[in-house]
Amino acid sequence: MRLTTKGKYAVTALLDLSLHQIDRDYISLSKIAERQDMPVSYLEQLFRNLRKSGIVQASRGPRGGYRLAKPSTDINISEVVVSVEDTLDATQCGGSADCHSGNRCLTHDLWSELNSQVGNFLVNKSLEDVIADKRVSFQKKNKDLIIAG
Amino acid sequence: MRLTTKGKYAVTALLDLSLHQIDRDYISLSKIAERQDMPVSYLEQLFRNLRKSGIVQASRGPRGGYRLAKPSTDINISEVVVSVEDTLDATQCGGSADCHSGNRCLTHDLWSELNSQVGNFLVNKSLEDVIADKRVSFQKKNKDLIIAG
DNA sequence: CTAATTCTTGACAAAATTACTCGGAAATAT
DNA sequence: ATATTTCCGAGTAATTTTGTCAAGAATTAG
Repeated sequence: MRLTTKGKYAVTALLDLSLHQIDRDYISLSKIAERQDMPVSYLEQLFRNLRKSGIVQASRGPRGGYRLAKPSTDINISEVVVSVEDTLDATQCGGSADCHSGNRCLTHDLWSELNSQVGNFLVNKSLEDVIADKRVSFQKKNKDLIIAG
Repeated sequence: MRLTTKGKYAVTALLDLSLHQIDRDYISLSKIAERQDMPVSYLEQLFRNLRKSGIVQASRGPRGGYRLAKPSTDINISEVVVSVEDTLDATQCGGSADCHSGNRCLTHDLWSELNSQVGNFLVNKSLEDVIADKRVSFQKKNKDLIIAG
C-alpha cells in the first residue's frame, strides 16, 4: 500500500465532510477547500476517484456538492487511500514470485508482510474512529509517508 | 518512517552480505552488485551511510569490501532503513501539536499511530529473521511483535 | 428562460523527490 | 608500482507527485 499526501488529503477532506454534513445534505468542494486550505481543483481530482469507488455521492448545480455514500462508521481509511492513490505498484516485486531472475527476491516476504500489517491497521480504522476529537483543525502540507510495496 | 526503494536496496544488499559472508571476511560491492543486479555506484552511496551508522565495517584495497559490524541477529530492519533514507521529515506535522492554526490536525494521531505500527514491526525484525523465514518459508507465519508505543 | 452554481473530464505543467552517475582521491594487498 | 576497492562531494536524469486549466454538462433559483 502506498500512502502520500494525496491519500492524506482525501482522508482529511472526508473527515471535513463527515463533520459538516448535516442529515444528508451536500457540501461543495469550495467549502471544504476553504476550510482545509486545499486547492479546489486538486480536490476535484480526488473526489472523482472517491465517487467512482462509491465512497461519496455527488449532486450538481446550486446547493450541490458531495456527501458520504455510507455512514462514516462504514468507511475505512484503507479504502479511501486505495481509492485515490493510483496503485500501480507493479514497479517493485509486487505480486509475482519471480521478482529476481526466476526466484523470489530475498525481501519479498518481508515487504509483503509489512504491507499486510499496514493494510490491516487501516482497514480496521473507520472515519468515525478517527473522529474522536471533534475540533476542526487541519494541516496543509503533509509530506511523505509510509510506502510499502 | 519513510520507505522507498533506497531502503529496500539496503536491506537486500545486507541480506546478500549476510548470506555470503563466511567467517569475518570482506565482500566487495561489485560482488553484491552483480548478484543482486544493482548499480555499484548506488550501493557505494548506501554503504557510506550504513558504515557511519555502525551497521557494517569496511576495508579498502584488494580483497577488501564490507562485512557486518554485528551479528545478523542484532541488526534490525528499521535501523537499516533509517540509516539510508534521508529522514528530513520536518515538513510533516510530526512532532508539534500545532500543525495548523494552533490546533492539532485531525489526522495527526492516525498517521502517528500508523508510523508507530510500522516502526515497531521493523524494529522487531532482524536480518536473521528475514533469512530464517526465507529458509523455512512454510513454517509458522510470524509471531507478532507489535509493542505499544 | 436565463444565469449562477457545481460537478465532470482530460490533458497538461510545475514542483519535488528519487534514483543514479561521475571524477577523482585515499588506502592497501600483492 | 599497480590493480583493487572504498570514500567523498557534487551533480544530473528520470520519475512521481502535486497542482492547474479550460471547456462542458447538469441542476437549481429567480
